[in-house]
Amino acid sequence: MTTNFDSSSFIAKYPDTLIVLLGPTGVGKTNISFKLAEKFTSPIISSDSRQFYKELKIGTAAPGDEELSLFKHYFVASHSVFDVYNAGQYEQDVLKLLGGLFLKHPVALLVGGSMMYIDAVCNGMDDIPSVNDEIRNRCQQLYADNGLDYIQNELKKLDPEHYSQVDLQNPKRVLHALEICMQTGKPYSSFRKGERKPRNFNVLKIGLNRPRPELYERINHRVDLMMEAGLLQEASQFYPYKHLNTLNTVGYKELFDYMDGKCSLDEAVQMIKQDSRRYAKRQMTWFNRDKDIFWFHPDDVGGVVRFIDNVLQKK
RNA sequence: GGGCAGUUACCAAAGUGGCCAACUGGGGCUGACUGUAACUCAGCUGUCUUUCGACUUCGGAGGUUCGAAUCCUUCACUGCCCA
Repeated sequence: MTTNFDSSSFIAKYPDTLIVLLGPTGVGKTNISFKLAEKFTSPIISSDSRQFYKELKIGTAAPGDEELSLFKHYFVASHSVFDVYNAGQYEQDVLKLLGGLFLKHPVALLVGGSMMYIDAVCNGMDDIPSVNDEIRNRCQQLYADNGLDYIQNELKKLDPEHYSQVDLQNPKRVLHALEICMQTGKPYSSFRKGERKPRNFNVLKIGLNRPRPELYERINHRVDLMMEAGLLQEASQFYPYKHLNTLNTVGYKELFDYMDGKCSLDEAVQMIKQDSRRYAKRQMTWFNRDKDIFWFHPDDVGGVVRFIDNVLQKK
């Protein structure tokens, strides 16, 4: 892990700054976020794609009522697992929110680990329509009935350009491209500009990470705590809705397997730990590509604060 | 003490004379990912090497053979059964 105190590569162009606090699950973002919120008297915007859901409290390690009352949070328990939501909508919602926040606060905090959602806010996403239920179901059905080969071929017909670029082995990606083609009547690739969208505020990314063994130990321990806090009960309430995408979530899907009799409770708990570790790894793979992140150890709160102070003073 | 079965890479487990550095699964590692993303997908996983390839492996030792994880002898350990 590199801890970089050199802020010279950060160039502030705007009066307002969005501090993005990111890192793998379980690394210790929440704690520091409170310190920063206090220090900069800034509200906290969550960029955790599962803490959005008010029903998923324990399994997503969402901030508790006490913390929520102490610090103004956005996008925590803001939606229901029955809602349909995605990164594109999130981008729009956050930008709108920031427009208002920056009128009162020069600094806002975005805290979380959902990679694509963070990128959506920082870099923007192309203007691609959300898929409606009818098209979604139709495509799902095509895939279920005819298999991967078939939807690959359909995509090839409707969007040869994207066909040559997508990971053809990845049904979700192929399916989504196909959905857009079918819904809009235009090739998916025609929407994909891949351009970074301009923002009228500075983005300062602070990454938190720990040595792998340390992180994994924390993740394992946290899962035990979640179980003690009643995760099984929380999950069991949503067992009838386990097919919902919002419930295809680490900490819940494994317990659904237990409820289905596919494994023992102990095995399910082990799986939650394993899946959490893997998620953390995937997060790091994504974050490692982003060279704009300044990395710190979560214990180094002082270092983070000094670094941010230093950067903000330069403005 | 006697009988039978077994010992394969991190784990499980195929392979029973050449196509075997060794199927497959798990785990692990690495990576991809612009909209269902805590999703989904891919590659690697004996050592050295960018590749070609080279080298060392299938409990230990010895042997048979042009050639052994595979056959023989023996030793060790494990499991089951009979005493």
